[in-house]
Order: sequence, then structure tokens, then C-alpha cells
Amino acid sequence: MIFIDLKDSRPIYEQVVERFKLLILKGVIERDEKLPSVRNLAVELSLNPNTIQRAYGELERQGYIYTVKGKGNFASGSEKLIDRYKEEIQKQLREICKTAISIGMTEEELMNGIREWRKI
Amino acid sequence: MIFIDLKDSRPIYEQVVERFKLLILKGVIERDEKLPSVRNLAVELSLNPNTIQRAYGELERQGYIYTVKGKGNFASGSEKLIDRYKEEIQKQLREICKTAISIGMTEEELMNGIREWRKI
Amino acid sequence: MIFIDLKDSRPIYEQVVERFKLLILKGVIERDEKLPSVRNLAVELSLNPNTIQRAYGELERQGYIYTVKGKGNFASGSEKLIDRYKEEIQKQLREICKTAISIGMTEEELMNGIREWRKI
Amino acid sequence: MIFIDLKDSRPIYEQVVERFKLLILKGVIERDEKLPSVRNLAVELSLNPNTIQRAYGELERQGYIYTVKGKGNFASGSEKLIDRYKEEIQKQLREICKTAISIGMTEEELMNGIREWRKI
DNA sequence: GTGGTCTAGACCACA
DNA sequence: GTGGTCTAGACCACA
Repeated sequence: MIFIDLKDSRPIYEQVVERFKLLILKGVIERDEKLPSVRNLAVELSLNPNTIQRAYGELERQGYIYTVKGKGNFASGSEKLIDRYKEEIQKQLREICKTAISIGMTEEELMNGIREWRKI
Repeated sequence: MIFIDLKDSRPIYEQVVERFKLLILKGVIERDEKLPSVRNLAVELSLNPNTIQRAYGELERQGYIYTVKGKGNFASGSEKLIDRYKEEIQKQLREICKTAISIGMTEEELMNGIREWRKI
Repeated sequence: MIFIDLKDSRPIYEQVVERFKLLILKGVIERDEKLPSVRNLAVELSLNPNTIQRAYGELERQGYIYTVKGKGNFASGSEKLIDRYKEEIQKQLREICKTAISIGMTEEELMNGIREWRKI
Repeated sequence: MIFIDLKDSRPIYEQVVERFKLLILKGVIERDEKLPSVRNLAVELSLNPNTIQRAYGELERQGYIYTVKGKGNFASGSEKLIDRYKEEIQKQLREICKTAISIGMTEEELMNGIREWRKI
């Protein structure tokens, strides 16, 4: 269900967080669907349960999942989360574009960077 | 000349690197212009000289500056650097756009995020 | 009769305990009135019978209900319970007010927080 | 500087968080003052560094401290934090009062609970 | 020295 | 079985 890249410089727990975020935002994991248990996922990914625990804690804090003690972790509804995520992306784009033009990059060059995904 | 934000979560040396990169790319620091000495900058910013040293080392490794033993650190020409930087930015943009559409963000919404910098 | 919020961070059995406590204190469940059977309530709320059993055990321990073997669980009289509950609330209030003034909160500000319920 | 009560049912890291919160809100720890290092505090309180780390992480997340990598943890300014804290307290008071009147507690009885701190 | 991440493994509360 | 907390201890990046 989830893939971890040990060569990635980001911490493992952060990768786990991001993977689940996207799965939930895309609707692959539906509202109120149960996530793998901390222990099971730890075994499956050959990670320590503490690492998974930390990732799940982060996901809960950010509203992506909720925890029922003794039962497990479940996905929250994604509507509000998607809006928040979109805003974050727009903010990131603005940041990048701001520095880009500050070093003299043209609108044309910026768009070239972006247009490429259309071909994908 | 340079501003460091201790509350920024990034390591200090990384902030120093980025500030100088932009100053050089923008041409504020011209080709062959001398950078502040490690010692002076450390005092000015109340930082450990090791931190500055590390930042300068990184800048040299990336081709932004060159070192003349006994004389100091000097800015390289920015032409090639700018091209490389532009490619990096385009790559970043593509990455972001790719995940954005994967969660169902429309072209319209993407562009809204970007257009904002024009108003700035 | 009772509502359980799985997204509430408190354990389920604790929520069950609190709901019944208030129902009994308010007199909605009268003295000697029979509570739902463990089995029925478990089905109705889609909970594990163990969870209900635990909640009822706790309610009994605190004197809110009594058990008649083979017959079921029944509400105790609420007079003494109310007095005890009031004292608990006053204790809680004192605790909060104590820390509040320790950080410099004025009597005025404290009262503003409290007065709001009057409008409700 | 800080006292931990092992008999307290709350998790240790939470107690650490609360103690530092109050120290910062009261101004005992001033803005930009350095907190004890993770390791030192762990030794002093006979706790595992991980536990302190978690507490500091929580304090940072809530804006009470900021971390400078390689340097340590430092207190943030408390003005905004105090306002937020006051609102939390008022909210707690409202919650308690709401349930209190729902079981028939009079305004008089509520105030008796509160007035006691004045004598302290 | 300072914080950040991670593994290994124990123990507890809850369902 | 499920999550939550904690200890012990290693290793790394940063200053």
C-alpha cells in the first residue's frame, strides 16, 4: 500500500505521512476506512512501530485521520483537507515564482516549466 | 548585507548559502567581487565561524564562489549559474504541478496560485 | 438514548459513563429505573459488549447504578450524587482559577468567560 | 526548575509541557531565554531524552518555544500566547458551567466555587 | 555540545 | 488485537 525510499533524505516518518495524505486526498482511502494498524504496517515496511506511531500522530494532528482507542486509526473526510491542501500548493507556487522573477526569470520561462505536466 | 532568522527551521548555514546564492544570481554581488571574510561575517551575524565556513564551502562546491588562498572568497560569474537555477525551478514547478493534478486540482486553480505574483 | 462520538479522543467507555451520569443527575433516568441491558446497548451503539460492561462497572463503583443479578442495572437515587458532583465542579473551578490568576488573568476576564453561559 | 509527579496520571511529557508553558506565560522564562538542553533536563529529571524531546516538540508546535538546530531551544515571546491561553481558560470555564447548570447547579453555588481563590 | 531520527523492546489502557 | 507512553541506546547533522 505504501512505499518508503530509504535513499530519500527526508525522515521516514515524514514520507509515511505524505503517502497517506495523498491516498486520503485522492480518495483511495475513503472516509472512515481503517488504516493498517501501527504494528502491521511496521512489520510490512520493516520499520519500528514508534516510527509509524509518529507518522500517524502527525496525520491525526493535521486532521487527516482520527484515532479510536483500542480500535485503530481511520481516515477523516477529505473535503476540507483538499481545500487546505490546494491553498498550500498555491502558496508554494507563489513562493517559487517570486524568487524566480527576482533573479530575472521571465513569465515565458516559468510557464515552460509548468506546461510540461500537460504532456504527461 | 545578510539577514539570518533563527526561528527559521532550516539550519543556519543553509540560510547563509541561499542568501548569497540569490545575491550573486541577482548581480548584487558582481563577478570577482570579494565576499566578507569568514571572521568578519561571523562577528557581524553573531554566528560561529564554523557555520560561515561551512556555508562558503557549500557555495564553492556549487560553483557560486571561488577561493583564493590568503586572499578570500570571490563571486563567480553568474551566467551558467542562472541557467542551472532556472532548470531547478522548472523542475520544482513540475513536481508540484504533478501532485496537484493527482489530487484533482484544475489547471484554473493552479494558475490562480501563480498569477498572484504578478500583482505583487 | 445515548450518543457516542468516535472522533472524541476520550475512551469510549468513559463517554458512556459520562452520558449516563448526566442522565441520572438530571433525573432523565429516574431512581430505580432500569438501564438498557449490556447486550442491547452494545448492539444499538455498535460497540463491544465489554465496553458497555466496563462502563456499567464504573457507574456502579461510583454509586450511580446498582446491579441486581439476573435482572439488570438500575439507577440509584441522585440526591447524594448531585452534592458530590457539585463539589467536584467547584474543585475544578478553583483549580482553573488558580492557574488563571497565576498567569495574570484579571477577575474581570475570568468573569467574562463565565458570564457567557448566561446568554446561552 | 521543573517538578514531575510520577503519581500524576497524565503522561510525563504532558506534565513537562504544562510546566514550561506556565513558566513562559508567567515570564519566569523570558523571551529568547534558553531552555535546558534535552540531555541535561533528561538527566536532571531522571527521564529518557526521548521524553523531553517529545515535550519540547509539543511546545514548539504550540508556539511556546523555537528551536535553533545545534544551539538549543529558546522561549518565544509570550504576549500572543497569553491571549490564546486566556481564551482557552474561558472556554473551559464555559464548558464546566454549562454542564453545571444542566444538572441544576445554581449561580450562587457556582460562584462559591470560584470565590474561594480570592482568599488564597 | 545541541537537537532529530530511528531501532528494540517493555508495559499499560482500551475494545 | 489496538494505540500510547516510556526507557535504553545508537547515529547523524549542525554550531
